[in-house]
Amino acid sequence: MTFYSEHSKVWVSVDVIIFGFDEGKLKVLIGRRQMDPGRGEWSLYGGFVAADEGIDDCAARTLQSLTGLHNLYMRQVGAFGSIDRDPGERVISIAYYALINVKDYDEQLRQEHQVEWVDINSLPELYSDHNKMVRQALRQMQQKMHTEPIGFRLLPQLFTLTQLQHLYEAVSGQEIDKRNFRKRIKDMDFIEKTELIDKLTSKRGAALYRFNKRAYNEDPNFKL
Amino acid sequence: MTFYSEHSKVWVSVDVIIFGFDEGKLKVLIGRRQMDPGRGEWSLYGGFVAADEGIDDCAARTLQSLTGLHNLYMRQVGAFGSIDRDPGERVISIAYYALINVKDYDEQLRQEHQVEWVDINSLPELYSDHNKMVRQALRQMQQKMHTEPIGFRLLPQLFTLTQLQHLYEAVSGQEIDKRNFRKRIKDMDFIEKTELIDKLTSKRGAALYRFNKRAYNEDPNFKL
DNA sequence: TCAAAAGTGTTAGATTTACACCCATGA
DNA sequence: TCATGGGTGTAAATCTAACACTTTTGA
Repeated sequence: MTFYSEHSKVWVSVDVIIFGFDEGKLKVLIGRRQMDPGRGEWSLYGGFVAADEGIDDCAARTLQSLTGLHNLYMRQVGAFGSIDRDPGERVISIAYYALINVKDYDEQLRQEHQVEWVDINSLPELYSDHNKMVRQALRQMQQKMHTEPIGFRLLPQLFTLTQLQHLYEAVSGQEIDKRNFRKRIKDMDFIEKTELIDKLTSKRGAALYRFNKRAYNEDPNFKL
Repeated sequence: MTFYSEHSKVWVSVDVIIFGFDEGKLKVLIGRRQMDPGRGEWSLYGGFVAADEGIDDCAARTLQSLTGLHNLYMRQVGAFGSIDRDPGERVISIAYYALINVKDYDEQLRQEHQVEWVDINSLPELYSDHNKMVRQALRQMQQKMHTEPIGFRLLPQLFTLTQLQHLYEAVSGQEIDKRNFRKRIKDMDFIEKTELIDKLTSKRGAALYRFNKRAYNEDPNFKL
């Protein structure tokens, strides 16, 4: 195959912004870069796109090698390709963001990869243009979050309305009125109240809810 | 430089979705592919990213080589990188969309490049995954159009409110109530009525308006 | 004189926002 | 018994959507 041989090739990598929700805060998984150049700097987790691998596949593989999880919610943020974005060589990177339930992430795996959950509002300076990637990913995720029921991917299967509200507050960065919030939830039949009660975070106990995907597909009206 | 030499490189190209508004319709500039594989198929205009060129620069260059225009409004749509998206070889392509005023596009240049304005609702099957790119570009542009004053890039500097309304109808694909539309326009001080009258499209004549960027920057409240 | 596009306000309904108190329980 | 978080409704304000006729003028 020589169709395009007059043109030059470049390295393409993938970087993943992994969002988690813990301690009432939106967090991102970052670690110390293990490779030159920039070894030791705070960085997103990433990897190179192989010759025989689609970019979405590469992102999924990268994500799984870090978390051990698959079928995570994942979306492309975009391509970053300034000529000198990488201090080593010319690399174009495609950013993806993913949502995981922090509790699903095996603590041992986390330590092996030497990554940490860091509050998105307290991020250090990251390698290359990774801060920019995070900002863009956050903006895109915020938008989606208000029009599609993706927030549940950041929570356990069973959650209280207070948890859900705090999640939305953490992501959007604004306070939400409790009564108005619960009113809107009540209108969405696919957010189902269960019989179960959570007694961990309050003395009185709070009803646990569940997102019913099937019901959502039948009547996909989501707006928060 | 050998930091990443164990990894393989790939070809990266850029494809541009050029939107124009003409005859009351939203149109896209497409042409017959001049290169193998796929020679002769309908296709977006594109080009390869050079080794010493940022991807945004590449898109701007590609856009200018086709239109002769610069400083066009342009945004990245995203990266497309399925393993077999290109029938020839493995190429990752980054799509961009751009907005131009059809009247600014030199007819001779258009013919030289053998590209045509085609109604977005009557697009033929395009090369590779270009139809998908167009769909995604349209969706993104629609969203932006309702929150940022980018529509004016598709119109002459002076335009009538009817033109503006038809533009929004063409982009969103829905009819808009004339009186409600004009009411909302009146609330935006940066859409200025001029003394000039357009007598081409109506006997009575319609007032010509102008988008005042300076005024917009002082009070950027746009919502349509 | 008539066809064609420009221009102009009002009202009902829907949505959004603001706001404060009682409840249940474990410590 | 009291501190903590859970749970609930109403009213005002704002925004949205529906709707029809008069004006101007060139053909």
